[in-house]
Amino acid sequence: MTNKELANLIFPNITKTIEDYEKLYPERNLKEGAKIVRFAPSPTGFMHIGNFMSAIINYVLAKTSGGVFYLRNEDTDQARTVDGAVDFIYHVLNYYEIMPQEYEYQDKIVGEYGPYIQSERIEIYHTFVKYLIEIGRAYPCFLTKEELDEIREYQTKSKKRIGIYGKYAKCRDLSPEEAAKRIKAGEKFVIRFKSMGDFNKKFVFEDLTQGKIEFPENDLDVPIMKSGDLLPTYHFAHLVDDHLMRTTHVVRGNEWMSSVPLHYELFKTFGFKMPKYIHTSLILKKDGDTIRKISKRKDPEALMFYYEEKGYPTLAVIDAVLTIANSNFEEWRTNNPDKSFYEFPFSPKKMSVSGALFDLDKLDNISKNYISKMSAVDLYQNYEAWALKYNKEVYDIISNYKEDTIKFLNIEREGKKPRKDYANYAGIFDKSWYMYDEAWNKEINYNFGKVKEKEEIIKIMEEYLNNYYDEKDSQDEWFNKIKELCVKMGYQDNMKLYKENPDNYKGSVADFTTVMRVVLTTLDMTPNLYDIMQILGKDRMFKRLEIFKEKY
RNA sequence: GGCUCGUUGGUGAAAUGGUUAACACAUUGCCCUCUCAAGGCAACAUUCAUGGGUUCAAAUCCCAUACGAGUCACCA
Repeated sequence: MTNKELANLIFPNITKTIEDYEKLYPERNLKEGAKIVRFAPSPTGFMHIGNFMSAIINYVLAKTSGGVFYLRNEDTDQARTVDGAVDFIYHVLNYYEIMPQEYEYQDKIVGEYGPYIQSERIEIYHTFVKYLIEIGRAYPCFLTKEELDEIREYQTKSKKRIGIYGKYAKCRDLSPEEAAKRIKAGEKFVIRFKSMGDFNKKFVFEDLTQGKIEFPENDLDVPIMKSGDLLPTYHFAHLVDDHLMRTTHVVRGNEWMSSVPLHYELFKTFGFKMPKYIHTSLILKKDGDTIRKISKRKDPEALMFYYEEKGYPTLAVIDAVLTIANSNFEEWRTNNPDKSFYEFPFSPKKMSVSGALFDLDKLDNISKNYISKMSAVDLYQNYEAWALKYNKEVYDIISNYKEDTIKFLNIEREGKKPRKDYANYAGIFDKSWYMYDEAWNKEINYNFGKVKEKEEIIKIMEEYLNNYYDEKDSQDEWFNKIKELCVKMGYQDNMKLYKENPDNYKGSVADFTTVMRVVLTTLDMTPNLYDIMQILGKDRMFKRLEIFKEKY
């Protein structure tokens, strides 16, 4: 019996050849330097910040080079597939507006190189496996789980290298007859790659982020096709798909680095050109004193839900991720504040080699800047859209007071030095609740400062509201009147003079306005009081005074 | 244990043999100021994991040690 006959026994229904597929998926006709990249998540968990970083890098790479960005669903591990994971991936890509040009979703295939779901490509993989068996570079292996465990245990104990190689590859030299006999007897088997590598020989591999790295050759006979569902393993699917889809650059996590010798031998065996590799560093997390890989379970910010629920602007999240991904992004961003992130000339060489800690403070800072640059109307719309989805209570209130909310958001905005007090939409209401009458139906804590006496406060408020406040006043007129009244009541209107002799006065003009601020908002820190008064109007100010009288 | 990579301030990092180790975030202080925010100005690594070596000169090159990370599945 020949290898060819064995291959036919295992894959009786495979009639196509590799050449057929080469013709079906020809080289893409793109301009010089165009990068063909892919986002290839496996739906075994919900998309996290590491996946997202990879997607962003791919998107930028394709965009800046005039290439192609496609999505491939790597669902070869059927047992661990998580419901909703795929939907969430598409949701995130849509939400951040980084959709790939080619993909397959809900029975819709976009692109000429599909199917883009690995479980639908099984015939293609089998064609390639079959060829490998025919030329004697792959073989069925009948080792059971128990036998495998035994081998590993022995290797560990005797401090040998772990894996199936050399004498441990017991089925490697089985004759086709013997193999066929056991298959016909119904024995379970996987297909293993027959490695010709020599662990004592080295080869040099060039990674685009890490530079030249010397590896020992691969000599492990790894499984390329699983028993049971007959799906390929990652390594084999990578070879077949990235070749047929004509990928030029593979962006993947650093955990794949150590598989490079295997992939190198696989590509060499078929005579395929290897894509270039960009191995990205892991995103880490500081947990007490130890630094570890960011964890989906322990760190809420690891999952992409987090940023959406908190209401971070999408572009802020993207910038924060690129800041980690590429060390010169920040500088580029300061020099090009108005450019789109995808115009950034991403450089794999500038990627951090060791893992970066994801810094939520930095995200907040970036996000505050983004939000500060939005117009009040834009900010309101984003805020409202967020609230509609994530906080119905807030939504009901702000949509009821749309005009007032926009006015409030507009305080000290749209100037050269806008306020930067919101890092995300979820934080806005906490800093503006007092503008809404409905929100006053809770326990009220007045944060008065120097002046605390109820009588004095009422006196100030009544005098001011009845005889001084005029909605038509400009801010200067408004402030002059406040100064006038505060002097009349025994306060000092000049901060410098006050600081020289604080004991000569009841307080300063700052203490004086604090009284008004706290009665109107309960807080001692708010944006410009003048604007707040303008928005509230006299009637509501009186109303707040009544509440004060009752509750303080 | 084998293989591979890494180790610059609280964080992200620049500097790729040559003056006082960029910059950003965070923190702290001061100024401005009706509070806050913003803004302005300062402070913050006597030192680049440790020890050797090469050199007139090293965070940068070499070696060793320590520590950390990844990987060694019919998981991706």
